[in-house]
Amino acid sequence: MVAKQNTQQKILDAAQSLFAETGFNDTSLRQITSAAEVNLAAVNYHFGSKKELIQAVLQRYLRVLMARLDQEFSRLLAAQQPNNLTQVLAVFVKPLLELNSVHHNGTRIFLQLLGRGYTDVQGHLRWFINHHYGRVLDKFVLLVQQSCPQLPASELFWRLHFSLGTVVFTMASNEALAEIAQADFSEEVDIEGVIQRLLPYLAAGIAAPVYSRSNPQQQLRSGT
Amino acid sequence: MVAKQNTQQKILDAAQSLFAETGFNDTSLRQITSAAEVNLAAVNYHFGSKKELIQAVLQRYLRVLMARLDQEFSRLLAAQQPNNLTQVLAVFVKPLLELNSVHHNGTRIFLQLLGRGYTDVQGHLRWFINHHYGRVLDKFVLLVQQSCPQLPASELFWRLHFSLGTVVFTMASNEALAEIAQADFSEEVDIEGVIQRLLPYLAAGIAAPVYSRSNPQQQLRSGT
DNA sequence: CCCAAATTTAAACAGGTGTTTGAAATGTAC
DNA sequence: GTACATTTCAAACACCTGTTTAAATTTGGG
Repeated sequence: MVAKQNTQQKILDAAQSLFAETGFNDTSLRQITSAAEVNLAAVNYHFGSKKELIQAVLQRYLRVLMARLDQEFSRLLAAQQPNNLTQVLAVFVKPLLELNSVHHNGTRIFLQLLGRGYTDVQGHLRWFINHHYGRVLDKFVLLVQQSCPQLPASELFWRLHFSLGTVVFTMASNEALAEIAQADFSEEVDIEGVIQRLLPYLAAGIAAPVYSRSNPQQQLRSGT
Repeated sequence: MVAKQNTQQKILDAAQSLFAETGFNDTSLRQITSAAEVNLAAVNYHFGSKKELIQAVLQRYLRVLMARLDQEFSRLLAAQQPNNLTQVLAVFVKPLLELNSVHHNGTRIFLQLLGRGYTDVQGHLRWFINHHYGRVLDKFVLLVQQSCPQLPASELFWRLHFSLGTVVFTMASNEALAEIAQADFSEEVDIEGVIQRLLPYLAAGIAAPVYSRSNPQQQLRSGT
């Protein structure tokens, strides 16, 4: 009656790495099952379809990450005065790094998967996350709003998506970037290092002064 | 002797839109040729292979963009004193918008293609651009370096790639973001508007204060 | 031990992919 | 108008995709 955990686990483990490296659409079930050393039909038997396998791979991380983020967000929302932006962003670090307890290199793999999901199968992951975890993310938006009260809502919307893009792209091309950094600056880069480099960049970008045509001081077009 | 321009043009026009919307790998030659109303074999006859078609689609824009950027970069490099970062970044605006003369909606299409190229076929486009236009881009890096002399080279490397990620991801998900912005803020968004919103974000991110463990004022981890 | 449920397996399925082929059609120069 | 090169076309190629099937195997409870 009890399902044999081993095969499902082997599939999930093999799938997540291949998905992270090659993308969802460009990874075939045959690659996955042969890496996992299980029969081709096992994916459809245990998960139903490739689509459901992708969801299972993501859910394994999203479930624990979102629960932890929810805690942190609620904690910060309970504070008397608004938290500063850097504090709000830094709240992601621990929950993300704790994904390493879900699986070896879990943080890196999850972030790469996130990158793949937002770019590969346009819209699906965005919808999925918003549908399942929208309530959690709303808390985050509220926190950022409190820490940047001068920022119009529409400007905040765009800047948060810019930030999502920064993270997601960086993680999707993580390997390439790490290789170049190593070659050009003999700099060993782990996922934690990248996150620490990302935070100041994101915080400054989100809190940047708002462009205004009536303020020539921050005019953006090159002078005529 | 002279090749019939019309078929090649029809293929390029149909291909660029489909590539931008669906990605390179997820767009089939049959979709392209039937949208272009030409025979399936025409792609291989005129371009050799799908890979070469992708390159041709990109090159149509890259050639004119890079030539224009090269001009602008050289102009700024000739200045006596270092240009400020916002001026350096703003230099992209005009050349990008001029891509609309290559093709209707050329700017949007090119930027979406760029997004696809950097995420779909991992590494290929990055290599291609560096190989063909590395000299031009080096000028840009030099300009940024001059405008942010306090920034270590390795930090600059990461932040420029963060910025690339911001742009590329924003453009790849351009349609989705524009739809949401319209729905939530009844805000009509064109490509120029997005670019104008991007610049302050990028400028602030690139010039952000460098994180340092010995400077507790900008400590990033949430307190224990 | 035995039987039924759960799992694994090899094989085939229908459909899609990029590419190649050789004949038909078109265009071009003399 | 004939001869030649260029371009189009339908058909087939070999291969890969996710999924299904039905038989073989393994598993666990009575």
